[in-house]
Amino acid sequence: MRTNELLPLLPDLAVLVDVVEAGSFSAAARLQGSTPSAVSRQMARLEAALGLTLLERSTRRLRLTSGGQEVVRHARSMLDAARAACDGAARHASTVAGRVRLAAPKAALRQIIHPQLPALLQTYPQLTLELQVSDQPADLIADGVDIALRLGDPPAGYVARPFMVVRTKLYAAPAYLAEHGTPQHPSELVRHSCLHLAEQAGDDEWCAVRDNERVVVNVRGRYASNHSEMRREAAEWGMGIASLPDFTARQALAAGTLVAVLPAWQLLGRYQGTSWLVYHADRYRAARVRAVVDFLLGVATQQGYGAASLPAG
Amino acid sequence: MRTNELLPLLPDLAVLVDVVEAGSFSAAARLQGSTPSAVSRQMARLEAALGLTLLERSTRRLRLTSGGQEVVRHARSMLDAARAACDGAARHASTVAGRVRLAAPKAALRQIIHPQLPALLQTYPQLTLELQVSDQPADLIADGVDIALRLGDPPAGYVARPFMVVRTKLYAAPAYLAEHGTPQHPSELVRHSCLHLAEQAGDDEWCAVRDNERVVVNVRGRYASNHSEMRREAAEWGMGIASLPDFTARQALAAGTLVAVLPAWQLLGRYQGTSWLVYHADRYRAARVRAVVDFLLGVATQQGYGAASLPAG
DNA sequence: GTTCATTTGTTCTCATGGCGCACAAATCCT
DNA sequence: AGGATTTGTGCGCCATGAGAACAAATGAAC
Repeated sequence: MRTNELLPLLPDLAVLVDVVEAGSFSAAARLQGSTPSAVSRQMARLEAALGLTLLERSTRRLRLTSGGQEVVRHARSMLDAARAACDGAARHASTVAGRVRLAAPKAALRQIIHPQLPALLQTYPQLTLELQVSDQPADLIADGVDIALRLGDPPAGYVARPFMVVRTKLYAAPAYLAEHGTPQHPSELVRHSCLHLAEQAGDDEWCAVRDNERVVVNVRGRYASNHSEMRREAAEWGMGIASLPDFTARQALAAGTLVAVLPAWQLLGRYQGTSWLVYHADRYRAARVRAVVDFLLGVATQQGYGAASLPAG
Repeated sequence: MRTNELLPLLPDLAVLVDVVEAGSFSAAARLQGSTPSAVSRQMARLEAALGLTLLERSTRRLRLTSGGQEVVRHARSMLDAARAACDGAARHASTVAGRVRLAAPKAALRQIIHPQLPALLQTYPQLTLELQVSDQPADLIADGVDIALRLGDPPAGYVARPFMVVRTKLYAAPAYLAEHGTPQHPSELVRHSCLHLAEQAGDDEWCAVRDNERVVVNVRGRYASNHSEMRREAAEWGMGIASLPDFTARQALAAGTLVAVLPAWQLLGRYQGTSWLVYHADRYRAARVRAVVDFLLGVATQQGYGAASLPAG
């Protein structure tokens, strides 16, 4: 029998098992929350489809035929297998195991996520994490990405949890500032060596804002790079004042190799705003994806990136 | 998971197996005679219900998740068991085996059906036949009667196949007629010893008919019984002219112990008309019931009871 | 790199099959 | 004999799932 001929019989076979176990149509209907007439018709349809009387019945009496006994035996197996399928699905859905693919910009991966891997993998011994550097907006279907860290507006159709707020700020080595003085206002930056992005035209025009104040400064420097790690190292070497996403400067600030310059100000450009953890909602909520998302959100809160109180996207 | 939560998932689990075996939604849809969008939605519903992604897919790529592999394993077992149930049903429906319950009036059982049992049971070695003497109209549900032999109008809602035409005729022993003369007309019966029914008032009033002629005669006899076999034996003993259903006199006629009296006439009463084989149509057509019905109809034709050419009820 | 064939997935419309309700007929128990 | 409860049927309704149309995506071929 081809599957599509079989398909409509499957629920009725299951109802047959219920009927036999309950002892009557009425009792089976009560168990299922349906009605005796519905059960009666289900049995009649099944018998018609199989070309065999399964149950001999009158009011108050119900008895399986010999053919019915054989069919019920197989129908019980069918039901047991279906229950096993659902139980297996439930177990899989609730076990933190398997592979999670996380795509994030390199800087965030390196500075924030990468250092947390030992703790995450120790917490979930059956978890496999695949990190993908992705500075372009990744599509979650592509290469089976489960979670993406996305700066800026989250895409429609996904769940987006706020992870951190990113600001671009200025930093310099203490030695450089000792030699060249510490600027008190952005306008003074014109007299300093400024390490900027040089990624596209206009990157040497810094737009600094504080409260209601906004200053545009054309800066110069002997070094520029769109690689924030290289700019940070150059600043640590005393080559000038570097613009950096604030989270990338954290370790150097803690080590004392950089200090914040004009800390009340931030630069506006293409790298500010909220970073979101983005994942599918209507596909599934596998335990492993949820576990990784929750872990990372905990890290952000614990380390004070200050986005956890923002509403979800 | 309770059965009624499981019921709507069963066809979708079966479709999942088809999808995996076909390799894509589109191929599975073609196999099933449905559409890719229907299959897509079936898989989406199943994943939503199970809370687990079963298939990772994009256009042109389809891959089971690890949870999906486990679910599919069980779903295949489910499908195999369902197919076994249907195959078992098909085998039962086509094997002449098991019990058939036949209810019939005693005379017909004894004279016509009982003598055929050896041939029937030899033809179908796995068949069990239960004969029930039933002079009252049996209901087929009562005690699980499969086939009833019914004289007169068949009940509504059943299939009725004409089995034989029953007439009540007159018979006497040759020795009785030699001593008392052979009546040439029903009116002469008043001068003969007549063995009648004595089952209810009026049974001693015989109504004889021939073509358009109808004669009513009040008869007397030294013996009466509602047991046709006893009346037949009394007639064979020379005690008089007996009224008998014609099929009950066949053997005595063949043996020469009885001869027909006024053979062109028949008596009207409660025992004439067509006898029908009656059985359920809308319940099932199990092979064993069909086999018994066909066998008996064959017997009727072979032995010339003359009803096979009548239309079904 | 572009085009094409074919995939998956979504929206909209609608047909239909199955269900609930009401009730008849039957049956077993008291 | 009556009552409680069963199975089964007719009728009306409606929830739901499918088909059609189409968008977006993708891998192969050129």
